[in-house]
Amino acid sequence: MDTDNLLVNYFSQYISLTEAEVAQIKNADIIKQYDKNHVLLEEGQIAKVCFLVLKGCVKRYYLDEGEEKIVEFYTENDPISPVSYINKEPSKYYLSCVEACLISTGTEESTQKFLQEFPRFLPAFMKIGDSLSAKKQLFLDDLKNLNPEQRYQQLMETRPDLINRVPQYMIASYLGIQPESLSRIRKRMWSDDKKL
Amino acid sequence: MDTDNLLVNYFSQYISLTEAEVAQIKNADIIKQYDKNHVLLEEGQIAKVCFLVLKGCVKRYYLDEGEEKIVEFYTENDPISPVSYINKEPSKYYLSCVEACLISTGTEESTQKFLQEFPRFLPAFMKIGDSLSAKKQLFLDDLKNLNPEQRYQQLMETRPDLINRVPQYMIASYLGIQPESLSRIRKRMWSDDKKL
DNA sequence: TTACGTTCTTAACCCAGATCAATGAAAATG
DNA sequence: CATTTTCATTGATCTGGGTTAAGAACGTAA
Repeated sequence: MDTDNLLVNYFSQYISLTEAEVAQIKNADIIKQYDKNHVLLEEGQIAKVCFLVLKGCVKRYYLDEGEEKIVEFYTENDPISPVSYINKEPSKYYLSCVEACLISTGTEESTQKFLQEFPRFLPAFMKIGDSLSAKKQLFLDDLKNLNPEQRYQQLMETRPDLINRVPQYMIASYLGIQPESLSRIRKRMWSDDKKL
Repeated sequence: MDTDNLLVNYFSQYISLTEAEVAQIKNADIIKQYDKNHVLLEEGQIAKVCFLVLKGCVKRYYLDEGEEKIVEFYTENDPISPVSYINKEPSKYYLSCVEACLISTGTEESTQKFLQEFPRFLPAFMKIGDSLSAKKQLFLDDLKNLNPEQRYQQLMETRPDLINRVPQYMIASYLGIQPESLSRIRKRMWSDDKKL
C-alpha cells in the first residue's frame, strides 16, 4: 500500500500543497499512518514520543486478567501525552488504534519544528489538554455516583460521536459494564423514549 | 500546643532546613486553627487562598439534591490547591473540617514571596503536586470497574487511617454507596474472614 | 439520671446488572 | 459468493446494592 499518497491525500483535503511541500511531508517523518489494531504503546514500555491524533480513533486501556479495560478514547485533534512519556517510566497502559489512523508523533522540539513549516496546522495543535482535563476531572469525580444507565446517557450527551464509530462492546468496557448490560440499557432507553 | 513545629516538620519531609530557616518559618504566623465543621470554602465562592493541612481532616464535597457527595479527604501534610483558586473561578466544591484542624493558608503572593526567600524549595513544591495527582489518576481510572466491596477493600489498603477517624457514613459517601450497604459489606467481610 | 442527637445496624423487598448460554446479524476473509 | 469470525441481542437465573423503616449503641447535655 502506498502510504505516502494517503498522507498527501489527507493533507490535500485541508490544504493545497505545492510539490515542495509534498516532498517535505514525505521526508518529515512526523506524521504516520497506522493500521487498525496497531499498538502504539504497550504496558511496560517507556514511551519515547507523544501523539496527536489527526484522523482516526485510539483507545487507552489496561489488561485485568486478560480482559481489556478501556480508560479513554482519543479522536481527531486529541493530544495524547502518556504519563510514561512525561515521567520516563514504564507505562501502565496500552495505546492502540481502534480505526486506521493518521497520527503525528513527536517530541516537543520536533512538533515545534513542524509547525514552523506548516503554520496552517497550528489550530489543531493548539487544542491543549487544559480545558479538556478540567472537564474530565469533574466527570471522574462523580462517576462513582452514577449508575451504568446514567453513565451511558452522559456519554451520549458529551461524546455522541463515539457511539457511532466505536463498537458497542468497547463502549461497554469504557463505561465499566458488560456488553449484554449495555444492550439492555439501550433497549430500555429506546422503549422509554417511545412512551413519551 | 506548639503549632510552629508542625510546619517545620512538614517541610522537613522534603528538604532539610537550616536553623535560620526554621526561625523564619516560625515567625511567619501563617497557621490557623479551625473548629470541627468549619467551612473553608463554599460552592460558588472564588477561593482566595490555598491550604495545607497540618493536623486534622478536611473533606471536599458537592451537594446533589441536598445530599453531600464526598470527593476527597485531606489529612496531615496534604496540600489543597482548589481549582477555584488556580483558575479564579467559582468553586464547584465545598471544603470543610471533619475534625478540629490546624491549617496553613497561603496565597500566590505569600507562596511566591516564600519561594523568593527560599528558592531551593521550588523543586519540593513542584514534586508534591505531581506525585499526588499521578497516584490519584490511576485510582480514578479503574474506579468504575470495582464494585463497592472492592472499593472498600482498596481504601482499607491505601488509607487505613481514614476508616478509624472518619464516620462510616462519610466513608460510604466517599465510596459512592449508601451507609446501609457499607454496614452490610463490613459484616460480610468480617464473617468471610472468620471462615478462613 | 433522663432525654436527645448522632451514628450504626438489621430486616424485608425490589430491581439493575452480572453471568451463562443460545441465537441472530453483520463484517471480514478467502 | 460462501464461510468463518466478530459483534449484538435475548432469555433465564442469581446476587449485591438501593430503598424504606425500625431499632440499637453511643456520646453528650440538661
